Amino acid sequence: MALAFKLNENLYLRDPQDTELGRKIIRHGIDLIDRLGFEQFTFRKLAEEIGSAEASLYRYFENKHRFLTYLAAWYWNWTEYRMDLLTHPTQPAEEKLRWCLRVLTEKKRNDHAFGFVDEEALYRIVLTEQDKTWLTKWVDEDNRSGFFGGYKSICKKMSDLIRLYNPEYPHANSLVSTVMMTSLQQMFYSDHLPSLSNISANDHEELYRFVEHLVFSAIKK
Amino acid sequence: MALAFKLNENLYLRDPQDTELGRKIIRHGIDLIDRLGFEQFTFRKLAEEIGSAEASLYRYFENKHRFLTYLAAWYWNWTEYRMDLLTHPTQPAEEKLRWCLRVLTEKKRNDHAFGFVDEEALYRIVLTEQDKTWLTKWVDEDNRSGFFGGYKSICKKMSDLIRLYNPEYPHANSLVSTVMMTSLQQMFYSDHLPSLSNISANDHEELYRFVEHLVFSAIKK
DNA sequence: TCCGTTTAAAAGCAATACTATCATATTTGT
DNA sequence: ACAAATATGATAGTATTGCTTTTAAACGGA
Repeated sequence: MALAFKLNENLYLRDPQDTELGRKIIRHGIDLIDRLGFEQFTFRKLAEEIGSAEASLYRYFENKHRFLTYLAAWYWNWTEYRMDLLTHPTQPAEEKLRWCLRVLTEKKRNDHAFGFVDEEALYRIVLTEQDKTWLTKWVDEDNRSGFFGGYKSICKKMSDLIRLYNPEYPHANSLVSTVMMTSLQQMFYSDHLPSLSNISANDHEELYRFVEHLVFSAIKK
Repeated sequence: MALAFKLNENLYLRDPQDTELGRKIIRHGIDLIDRLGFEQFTFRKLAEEIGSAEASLYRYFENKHRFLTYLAAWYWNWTEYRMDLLTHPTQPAEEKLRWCLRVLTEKKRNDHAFGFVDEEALYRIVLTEQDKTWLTKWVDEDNRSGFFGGYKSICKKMSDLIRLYNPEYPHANSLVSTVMMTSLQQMFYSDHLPSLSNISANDHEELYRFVEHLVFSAIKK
């Protein structure tokens, strides 16, 4: 099975999922950003890596920041798709919520439905670079263009579940966005700034326990 | 009264608090980053702004990233100093903790004890640029140099209070780092990505209620 | 007044983030 | 099968960035 996501079409100039070169850009782009970090990553280096020309890459993405935004959007789309896979409509809100938290905190494994994406590497990228997609002076414009739709969609889905579970809790959206961010950040801290965290490196179980307790003690009826 | 903080001395090459030019770098640097954003900010532009030479600035700070790290360190030092002002040893842990949360979430006002720093602008900078201080490939090195000492010190102080209040709670450090980050992020969201938050723009009271409830419901005995 | 330090001014340099041009493939519609 | 349209690769070019070097004037203390 080969799947593709339909992402906001202003994220790219030409859909990279459609062509061989496009898929190479995604595959090698993820690998290169993972190795170098986003600041050191350039289209020049990527073109060299895949034996193409810098100018060709600019026909797919307006600039490297847009490319990062694309990758992040892909990641959150994939995350929501995983949430939908693991929950079904018959489950009570509480159980669905737990499954969503599972997906947010689980160790990422490669998903063979998407051959050209290394999800483990993409997770590491999102972990360290996600914030840079919106911490720019173009946030408002990018937001209006719908570039953060995937992220916001997960936030909406989960806060709706919270409101179902306990309609009295007034900060469902803030709680969810906090948990989404902390699920990433705590893993970064455990690797690099361990005194900011009680989670040991790579202990996704412990991370789950932390956020599950955080969420359910906050929204308890 | 004119105070100065003693910051980690590897953050700078020459202490900018000591000289006229140094203080100009801080004052106009904060102003310029606030206006342009960190990516668009350059030492060239700053030198022009203050009528000095680019090379002169490089005698105070190794590079612009180090300058940002310095400003963030200054901010967290100031935050801890505010926490110390507002708490006294006789208070119970619970009350101290509430005061710390107050400081984290309060609207920032200029502190006249530090004439050359515009704390309101610095707050906006930390809000959007803080993460960039450690989301680089030099995190581990910078961490070893102690550049994040101020931030970590607040985290330690507050998680110690949590452990005093409830020694059973196992994730004090993670909870505190989560709250420190979310206190900034939620204000960013309320401005730019309002669907991720339930807090209205500039409503520091509401922000306080959110984090207070989050913390105390998590650590309840 | 001399010595050392601090600064401004100017120039230079490699790298970055694009853009432009053009020739050659490759695909597509008929 | 063939012309037209499009995608790519190769090369070059531009403005800006991040940072270094050199030089000389100004300042400050002993």
